[in-house]
Amino acid sequence: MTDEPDKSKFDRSCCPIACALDQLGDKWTLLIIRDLLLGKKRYQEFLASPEQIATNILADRLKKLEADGFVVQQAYQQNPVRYEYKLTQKGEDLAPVLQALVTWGKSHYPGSRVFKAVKP
Amino acid sequence: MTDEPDKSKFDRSCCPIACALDQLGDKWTLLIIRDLLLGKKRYQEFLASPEQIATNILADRLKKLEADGFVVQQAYQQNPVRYEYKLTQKGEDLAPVLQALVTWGKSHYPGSRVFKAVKP
DNA sequence: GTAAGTTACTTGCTTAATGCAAGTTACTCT
DNA sequence: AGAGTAACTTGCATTAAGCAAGTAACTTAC
Repeated sequence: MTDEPDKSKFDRSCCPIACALDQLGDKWTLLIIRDLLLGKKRYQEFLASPEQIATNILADRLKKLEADGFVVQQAYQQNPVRYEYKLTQKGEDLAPVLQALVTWGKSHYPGSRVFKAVKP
Repeated sequence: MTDEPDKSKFDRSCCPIACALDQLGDKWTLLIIRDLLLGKKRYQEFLASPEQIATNILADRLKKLEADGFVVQQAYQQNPVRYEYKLTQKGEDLAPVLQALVTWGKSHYPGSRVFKAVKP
């Protein structure tokens, strides 16, 4: 019952790459962050992305992204409460990582191309 | 029986991030590439990394990395044949992605730090 | 020259994550 | 009133990850 922070320091090692992959290392999380960086905010917008994420996985990832401090929820209506998701600074700071991935991906997967940002 | 390339175009979408994550989107693959960029070449060197990858997963990932063109094997002895692994250009081109992840990780996981490159 | 060690794996089994389809709640719009 | 929409949840099958142990073919130490 001490007041130690619940995070158990480093999951696998103190390497910043390992720390990052503990939270981002799967097939979906970075795609959701991509969508958020492109301006998407709502559940249906994420579902509409061409990669066809399953609804249970999307719900699970949004929960984890919030728990890990990448996004915050903001209610945009009551009864029932509905939330929009927006990136925190931690999440937005991933933009250079995604940008590097795009640069790499475009040169190694000819024909691939990025999507347009959604209108606000 | 046409001579179409065996790769089925794009796994999930034509987004370069999605293409990248189809091959790199897990907890281990980028850590092995990190090790290779740091100069590691052999099975035991990868196993010695502090994240403690399981032997079956390491063997599986090395196979996939070769199949996907990130690394090539080079025999360094016969009887039995033993291989070293080295990055292809495709693999080395991931350095900026890893660098961006390191920059992000160091600022968001205080106390994390990169390992030294191994001596050749 | 035998026994212990090293290297690069493979195999078997358990647990966790992913994927698919359908169901639910609380509205709004026609 | 009935259909539609948004944001999920639940159940179940498939796939991947994790753990421990085993194997083949040497090499080195005694």
